Amino acid sequence: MDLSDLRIFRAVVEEGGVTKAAARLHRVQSNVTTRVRQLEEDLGVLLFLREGKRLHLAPAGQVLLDYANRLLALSDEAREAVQDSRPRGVFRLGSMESTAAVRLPEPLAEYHRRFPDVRLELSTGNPEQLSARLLRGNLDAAFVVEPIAEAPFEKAPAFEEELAIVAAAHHAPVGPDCDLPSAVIAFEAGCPHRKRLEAWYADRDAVFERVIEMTSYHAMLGCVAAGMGIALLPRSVLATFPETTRLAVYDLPPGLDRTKTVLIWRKGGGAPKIAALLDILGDLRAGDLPADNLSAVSPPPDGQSQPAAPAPRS
Amino acid sequence: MDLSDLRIFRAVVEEGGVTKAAARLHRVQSNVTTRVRQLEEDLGVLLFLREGKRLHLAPAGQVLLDYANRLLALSDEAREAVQDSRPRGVFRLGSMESTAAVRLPEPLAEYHRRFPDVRLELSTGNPEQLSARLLRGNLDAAFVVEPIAEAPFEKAPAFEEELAIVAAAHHAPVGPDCDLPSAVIAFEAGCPHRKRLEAWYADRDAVFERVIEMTSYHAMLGCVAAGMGIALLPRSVLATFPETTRLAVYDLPPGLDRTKTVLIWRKGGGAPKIAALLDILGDLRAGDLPADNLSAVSPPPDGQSQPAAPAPRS
DNA sequence: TCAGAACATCAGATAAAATGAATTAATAAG
DNA sequence: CTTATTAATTCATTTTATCTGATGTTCTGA
Repeated sequence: MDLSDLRIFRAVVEEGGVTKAAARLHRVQSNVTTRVRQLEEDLGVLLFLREGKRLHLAPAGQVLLDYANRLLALSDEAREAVQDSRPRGVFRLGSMESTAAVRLPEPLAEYHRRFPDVRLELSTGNPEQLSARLLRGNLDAAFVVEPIAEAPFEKAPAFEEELAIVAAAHHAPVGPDCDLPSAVIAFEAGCPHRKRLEAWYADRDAVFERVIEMTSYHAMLGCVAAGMGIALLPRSVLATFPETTRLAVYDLPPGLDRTKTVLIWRKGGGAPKIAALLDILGDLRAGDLPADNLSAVSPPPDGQSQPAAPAPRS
Repeated sequence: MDLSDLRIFRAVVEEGGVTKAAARLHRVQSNVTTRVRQLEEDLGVLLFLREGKRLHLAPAGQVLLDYANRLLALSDEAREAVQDSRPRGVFRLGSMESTAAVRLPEPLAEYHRRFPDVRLELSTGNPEQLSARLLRGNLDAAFVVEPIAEAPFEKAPAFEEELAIVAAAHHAPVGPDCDLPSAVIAFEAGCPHRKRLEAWYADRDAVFERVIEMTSYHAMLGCVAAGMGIALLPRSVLATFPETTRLAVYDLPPGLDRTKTVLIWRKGGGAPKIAALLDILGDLRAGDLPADNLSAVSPPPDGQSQPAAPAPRS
């Protein structure tokens, strides 16, 4: 039994005869006759009662007609669905912790507003973990910082972050002329911000003596404020920290002070859901979304407004 | 797009590769590759992302997989459904008025108890009308009295009726030695009981002077009791009439006094629903149904118990 | 770097489906 | 009662689609 068999069968029923059905299907009568007979053989039941030249739908045919209509409708729906460019299903998105915390609430809320049927699943990890999961097919797309392994990914720019060093307000200054503090607070080893920090230390021929690893930026900032060490993080994260007066913020040298976050996905895997996300990111950058859609915790328009402590040029 | 395409596609997804899928489908690997590619061409979307030798399900493939599972499940269900021998759908039954009134309540109630999913539709008419509707396909089966046009019908015996003449209790006797009353009360012209009455009159070289046509046996009996004329009907109908003391019942001559009601249906149209009805009729005859299934209005076990007025042998 | 595994491609074989002509059967018309 | 017409079936033939087996290419792991 095949969809083409069902199409033929249905045409015969609807047209009330082999000849008219054949005309409708642009086939020859003998073909229609044969296909119907084959379908009957295949199913082992009589679909039509023949008396001379007239065909009547047999009981089994009645049953089959019902299924044929359902199957053909469903197959049409399937055809449309796969070609459809509207997002559907599950959207498994990966992101670094910092991006998830300050950049994503807004676009994800908008995404959900536009496509309530899509189930969003956000998980965090460092870029290596994320791209591995992307390759394994456990993720549809991920936000990572450049540079990325060229690998089989397509990418689109998403956010730019200005990085800064934070220390406690009462901490000794951190700058080009100062010794670098030996205690740093950072994410786990794969974190690109931590790598950046390591690179900076390496430039200055310094090394960490003590690394305190955290899994949340807010906990990290709490520890920094408490004077446990310095940390490197995006200014956008700082903007969401309530007690900025307790912090001193220092610039990084040009070249090290900016990162680009991009959205990456498998080459060819440009699903509509990804296109939709890129659309939303573009719209948000252009600022043309109604205010009532914006997340309450979103940072001010320019992500680096920073009313905090001294920021000596380095 | 075809069910076989979907089967192949699904196997590739489930087995995680073309080669294993080919083994499972007992096909050769190149064939699977080709069919998948053709399916992709047909739908105009990429179902898999190829990177070298490994296949990953593309977004559109995810969507299609869902539909493929549904379609294949539905087609299996269809296959079983048409071969299934349990009744389903609508059962359009035809019957003469008298049969419908006194014989059918019981078996139809039982039918509904056994197959609650089947929608029973009962309509009445005379045998000519019923067999015409059977031929047109507007009816699945019908109860008619013999003899029937041999036509393209199959038949099975259903009920035997003993016919009687009824007159008002105070009416002049109706018998072989008496003149036949000129006023009769009958159904419309095609009714077999009316024909039987006409035959009897013809035997006796008598004719009706006046025919009062009714469409309900109870109304008919009411008119008979009121002395408007005589009528011919099955004793089983009499059994359901409350005021039998107001009626006189007379036998018909042997040969004219019995009819056989048969169930007929289109040759080859032996649907499971008809077989089920025949089963029930057999069970009821055998008396092996629990009492609580019996209709409240059903006649006593022997359909001709008749405690009424004089019944002179004719 | 090399073997092995996996998918892609292609020419030829095989099977399925479509065609057109001839046949049969039933209805409609003369 | 015969004849024309319509409709379904049957069958030989052609056409199309599918399947196969061999070969090529690319990636993975030793």
